[in-house]
Amino acid sequence: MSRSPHIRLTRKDYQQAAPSLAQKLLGCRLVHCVDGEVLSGRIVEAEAYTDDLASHAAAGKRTPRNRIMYGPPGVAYVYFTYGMHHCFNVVSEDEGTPGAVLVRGLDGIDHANGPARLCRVLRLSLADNGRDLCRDANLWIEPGRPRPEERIMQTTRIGISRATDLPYRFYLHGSSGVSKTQARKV
DNA sequence: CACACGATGCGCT
DNA sequence: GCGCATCGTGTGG
Repeated sequence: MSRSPHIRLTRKDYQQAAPSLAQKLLGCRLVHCVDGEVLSGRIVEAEAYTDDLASHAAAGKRTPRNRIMYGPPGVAYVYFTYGMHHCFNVVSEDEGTPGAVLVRGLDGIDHANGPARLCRVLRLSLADNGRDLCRDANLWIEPGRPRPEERIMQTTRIGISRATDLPYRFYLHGSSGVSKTQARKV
């Protein structure tokens, strides 16, 4: 069983600087149809990665793994880390410019807080790396906005050791899908 | 080819 | 708060 999105984010929506896309994704709905199920949740936490020193594309370096980050916006960049975890990103920026948004938390689906748990719950894996969210039949993001009472917070990124001064993390205050980890507010 | 380590999460202290 | 699981990736020899 899959369903068609009534409307989904388009290439143009993804084609913007990673930090502004990270903020824009808050309140939008990530949908994954797999094994006859529709798994979805509302994005409540996201981080931007550009060519900064904490990014896989640090200093504009190109490697086989990060090539998706240099490709067209709106494509899924999924990577495997710590020998057991997957993380799901959405490519931002113009083609040729590296950038991605790490989706870190969802509301409306249980236990989708934290980028690795999110991937486990939505059954996202390396098999989804490179899928085009603008066209894929089973993976897309539907537009949405924070509710009026949901304040957008901005902090430094979590779980990195470099470029810890950049205010590239955004989340909706009070959402259950947000990491509890303390970060410097901006 | 060898090796150090990570955009994490969990369980124990 | 801390150690550890577990392996792909990048870097250097």
